[in-house]
Amino acid sequence: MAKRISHRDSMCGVARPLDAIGDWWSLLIIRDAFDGLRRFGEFQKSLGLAKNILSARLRNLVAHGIMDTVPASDGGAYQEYVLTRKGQGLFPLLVALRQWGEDFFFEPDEPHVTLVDRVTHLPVRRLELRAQDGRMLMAEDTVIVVPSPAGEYE
Amino acid sequence: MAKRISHRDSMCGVARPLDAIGDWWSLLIIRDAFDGLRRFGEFQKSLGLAKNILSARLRNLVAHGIMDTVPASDGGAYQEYVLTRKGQGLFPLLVALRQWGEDFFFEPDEPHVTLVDRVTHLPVRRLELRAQDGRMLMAEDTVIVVPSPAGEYE
DNA sequence: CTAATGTGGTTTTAGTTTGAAACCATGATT
DNA sequence: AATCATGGTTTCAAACTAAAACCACATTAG
Repeated sequence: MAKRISHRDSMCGVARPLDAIGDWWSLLIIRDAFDGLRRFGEFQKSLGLAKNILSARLRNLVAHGIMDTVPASDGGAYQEYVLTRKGQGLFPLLVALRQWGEDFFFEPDEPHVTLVDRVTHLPVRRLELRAQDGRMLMAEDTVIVVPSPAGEYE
Repeated sequence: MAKRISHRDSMCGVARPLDAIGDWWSLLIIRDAFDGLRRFGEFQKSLGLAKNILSARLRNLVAHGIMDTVPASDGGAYQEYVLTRKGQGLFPLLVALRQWGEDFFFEPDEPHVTLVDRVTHLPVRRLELRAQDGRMLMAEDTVIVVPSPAGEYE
C-alpha cells in the first residue's frame, strides 16, 4: 500500500526517514502540528487538501509513530492528532527547510513569515553544522563512513 | 506539468522549497550529488530508479536552479550534473534528515553510515537550534511571526 | 571503415496514486 | 425529532509512476 522507495533491502539513513514521513503533505501537516493545530478539520482548512488524502496521511503518520491520536483536549467527543517525541524530532528539519526557503525563494526585501525566539522575538539563529571541536563545517568538509561489518580497526 | 501543492497563491516558506525539490527521489539524488556522483548513469545505478524518472527529476532540479549541467569533467562527450550554490544550501536539511533517522530508525547498536568530519574522522555535531543570544531552543520556544503588510510597528 | 558496445536518454503502456466530490456515521444543537 | 458540524470513507476520472522497449550518439574493437 505504502509507496516505498525500494531497490535496496536496507534503506540508508536518508531514505528510511523519507519513507516514514511519506510525502510533502505529511511534512506540511507536521509543520502545522508544530504550529499548534490538532484537529482533522484544522489541518484540512489550513492545507486545503482533500479529506481522503488528509485521512490517509494522518493514518500513515500515526502508523509510523510520528503522530499520535489522543481522546480530546477540549472535552469534545472527537480525537486529536499530536506529535510524538519522534515527530517533534523533525523540528530541525523543518527549520532547515524554512531557512533554505528564506535564502533562495524570497527576494531580499520580500516579506515572509519568520521563526523567532518566543522570549526575545528575535529571529532564530541559522542552523550550522559543526565538528566535535566546534569548527564550522561545509558539505565538502564531511565524509560518509560506512561501518565495517565486524570490529572496525582502522 | 509539475505537481504543485496548490491551494494558496503565495506558498509559505516551507511549501515553496518542497515544491522546488519535487519529491523524495530528488532529495536522494541531491544526497548522492553531495556524495560526489555526477553522471546520469551513476545516479541511476546508485538509486535504482527508472531512467525516465531520473531524467525527469534531473530536469526539474536543473529547472529550479538546484543542479546544473556542465559539459564534462573527464573530457568525455557527455554532460554531468552538479549542485549549484542553491543546491548546496540543502546540506543542513539532509543532515537534519539523517540525524533524525539515526535517532529513531536504528537500534542503538545497529550499525549505520555516519557523517564525519573529514579531518578528524569524528562524527559531526548534532544540529541545534539557537537563539541570537546563543540559548538553545526547542520547538516550543519559538513562534512564527507574519510580517504586517505596511510598516510594522508593534 | 565497420561492427559492437556503453551512455544517456525518450516513448510506450500498464498499473498505481491522487484528489474532487459525493456520501455516510456519529455527536451536538434546536 | 430534525438539523447541523465533525470526521471521516467511497467512488471515479485524471494524473503520475515505473518497467521495458526503443533510439541516437560516442567510443572502442577488429
